[in-house]
Amino acid sequence: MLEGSETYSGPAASLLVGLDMRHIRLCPAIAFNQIVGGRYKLHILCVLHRGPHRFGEIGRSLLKGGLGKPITPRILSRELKDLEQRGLIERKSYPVVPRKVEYSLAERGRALLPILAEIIRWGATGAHEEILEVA
Amino acid sequence: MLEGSETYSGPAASLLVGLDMRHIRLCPAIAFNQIVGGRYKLHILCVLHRGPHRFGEIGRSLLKGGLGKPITPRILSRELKDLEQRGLIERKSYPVVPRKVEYSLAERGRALLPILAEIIRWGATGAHEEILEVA
DNA sequence: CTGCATCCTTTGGGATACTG
DNA sequence: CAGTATCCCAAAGGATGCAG
Repeated sequence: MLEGSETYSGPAASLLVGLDMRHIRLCPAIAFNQIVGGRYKLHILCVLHRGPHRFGEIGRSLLKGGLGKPITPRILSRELKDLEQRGLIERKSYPVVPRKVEYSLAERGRALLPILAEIIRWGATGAHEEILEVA
Repeated sequence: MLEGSETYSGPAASLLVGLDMRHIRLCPAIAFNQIVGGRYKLHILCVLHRGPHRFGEIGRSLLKGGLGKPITPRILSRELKDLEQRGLIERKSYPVVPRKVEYSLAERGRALLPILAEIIRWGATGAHEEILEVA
């Protein structure tokens, strides 16, 4: 947040010339991290972009392309709840037994897909794996 | 990482059809978070994309569009070192007094600019500020 | 000016067990 | 199946002070 009520003309402003960002006060890059930061959220959106998934399915899907360890139910539950509260995904519960709950991308979540696509394109060269090797 | 030596055909695969990702083992979205995750790294790249900046300048620039609090030297130093080790930025030290050190985007860092641009475009609608209000 | 050292607080994430 | 409850650990980040 800025002191006073200036609008955002900061670091990101010149990246896309001709874009009207006079009403923006917060750097989108920071917001992006706050919204989909952490180990799983972005990956979850990745999974859901292919269609609705159930709780357990998401958990198993996170294993593929992930870092080896399965997400625990507690964390997955927390992440999903957070994404839902922010309106990025939708939760639909079916009154059957055994229980069935489906998660899917909401409009706000779909708005992130172009970013995701750009990340994937970046990863297609293998750049991300080289960079991580440094650690 | 996957068990065995399968290649990555996971969640992200369908986002960009026609892209050869058979050699990729790790979901780029996860790597992206590991590389530029945290409160500052993405914002730092934002700043540097406009040209070389000095240590102190970066610190001050992070204030604009940031979340109010200034970054402490210790953290800034750590972030810069990490970005440099991974080859995303370059450090150039001038032997003058008082000291002068300039940081700039390296090739690997510039490869991230399309992603950044997409994030900014997403932010231009104000979506990120609405979503963050939920908190 | 550009950092490093020390110490401390907060947050994120994992283990395990249990419930409707 | 879809979560919750408890407890715990590790990592991220902040405050303050000092140094080349």
